[in-house]
Amino acid sequence: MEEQKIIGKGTWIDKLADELLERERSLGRSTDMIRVESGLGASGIPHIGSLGDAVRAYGVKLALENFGFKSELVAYSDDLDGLRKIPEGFPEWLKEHIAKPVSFIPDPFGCHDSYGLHMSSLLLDGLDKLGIKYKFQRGVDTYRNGLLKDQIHTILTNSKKIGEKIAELVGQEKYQETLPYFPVCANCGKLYTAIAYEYLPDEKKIKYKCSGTTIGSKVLEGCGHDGIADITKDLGKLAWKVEFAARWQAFDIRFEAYGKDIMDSVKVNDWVADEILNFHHPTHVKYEMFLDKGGKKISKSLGNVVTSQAWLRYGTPKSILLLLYKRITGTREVGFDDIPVLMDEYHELENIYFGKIKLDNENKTTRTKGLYEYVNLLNSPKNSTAYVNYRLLVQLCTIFRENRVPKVTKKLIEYGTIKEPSPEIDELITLAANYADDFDKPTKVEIQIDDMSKKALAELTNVLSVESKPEDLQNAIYNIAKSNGIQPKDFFKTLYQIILASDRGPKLGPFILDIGREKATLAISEHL
RNA sequence: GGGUUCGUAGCUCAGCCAGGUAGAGUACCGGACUUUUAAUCCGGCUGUCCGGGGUCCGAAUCCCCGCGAACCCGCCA
Repeated sequence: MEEQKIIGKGTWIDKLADELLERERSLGRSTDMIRVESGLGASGIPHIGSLGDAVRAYGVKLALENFGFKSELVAYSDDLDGLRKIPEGFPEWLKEHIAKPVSFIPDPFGCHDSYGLHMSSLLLDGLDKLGIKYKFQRGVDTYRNGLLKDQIHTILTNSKKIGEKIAELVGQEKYQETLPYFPVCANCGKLYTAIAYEYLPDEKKIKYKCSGTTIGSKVLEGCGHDGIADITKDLGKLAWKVEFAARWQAFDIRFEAYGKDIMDSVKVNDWVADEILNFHHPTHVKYEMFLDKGGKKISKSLGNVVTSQAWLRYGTPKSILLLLYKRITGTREVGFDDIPVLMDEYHELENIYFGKIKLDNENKTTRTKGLYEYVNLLNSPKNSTAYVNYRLLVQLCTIFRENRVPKVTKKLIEYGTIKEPSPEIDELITLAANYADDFDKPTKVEIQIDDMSKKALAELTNVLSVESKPEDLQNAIYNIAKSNGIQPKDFFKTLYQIILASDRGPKLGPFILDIGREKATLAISEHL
């Protein structure tokens, strides 16, 4: 086999960008500006997987720029989407807003203009923190300003053909009867309940009746209103099966990634773009959904989601970027417990990038360095930064609960892990401390202390009132146990339970001196 | 019914998407710390890479066929 030619930085992102360019060239399209798109849901709390769509699209943009082309990421918020389900943990009063566009529902958290804006802001905030640059486009503005009016017109005049094709491609038959456009009912403000039944092409108006619909097993009552909507001005929304295509053409989108859950919609939209709108559909890449650790799909409408905001409490932005750029294939079960590994892995990449670690395989070295560069958004630091193994930090943070940063730093210097304090290390300690507090909670044990042990503990507090060497203290604990007729094993266990709320722990002598004799004495006296 | 992913050490998994000596953690065994539990450190063990075929000088990795598991779609967006 001949040598493989390395494309760009050698990652899947480069390969994808290369294929995209190849396709654009063969289609004979202008490559002056290659726009990539990412859709953002606005109906629920955005989980970390929602970021993936935009982050990966941004990666392709970077690769294209690296190849010498102009590129731009459009982040499209689907905030005209109707609320279908109240996310778990959200207030009940949202019930009356079901089926209304999320942009016209008050923000349950009270900090944004609407429900929809709150959700998309969370996502954009995540992107900002990762350093992803994008052009924000709201669905509401898109329709209100008539940006899709030509596409809507073309789609509606071809609705019969489209309806048949949808049935053929994905087996969904409703669009043979219904027009693929949902007006917002002028009377009750609901989407989906107003059924469009006739399009008047000359006036660009659509006739509808708010007769209600069913979503899943839920029946949504319409208000019965008979209305006419102007597709160039009044609010309404194309069905998902055709909306992407309209957007692609209107915004000249050349690339869009998608999750496998919307595979069918993309199939239909590709056809609509190619055959109805006469616009070659964008290059795609399909990715697997992120699953939570139980293996079920992370639902945007469920509470307790792995959000980027929560992730950043424990991990750096780069750990998220690494998660998303590492690979695109494969089902990923993702959870907060992936953070320590990703943190360490990023540091390993850094060492390879700066030549501190050598790999035997040249291709692999190139690809690994490339991955490092993408995680740094093709703007890699000039020097490597100080780092300490994340697990070690977590462990130290469970031991020191107060004054953590200086105490942990001191220990690290004692261990010879670092030479001096630094802002990077401080930051790492803070992250690991959050992790330790939230996930490494010692399990609460019921402490049973008999009278014999109490006497021994009292003796120990006396010993603790004067200074001693670590090994002397260790011996003292041992001797106190023996002289009171207690198995040293049991006595140590009791002490761990009192001090650490755990059955086991580090060597007690040095440990007690680390946390301070006073503190240990205090903890013991509480049980006397 | 359609589609996708996964199957690697006892266990949890990485490596696969651009083929080049089969890896980590944990568990286990031995040693050190002459004082327990534990931690830590050092050393060691562990494999039908699900099965079968193909391509290749070379396959855990790419292709095809099976088997098993999971997920998505078959409402809507």
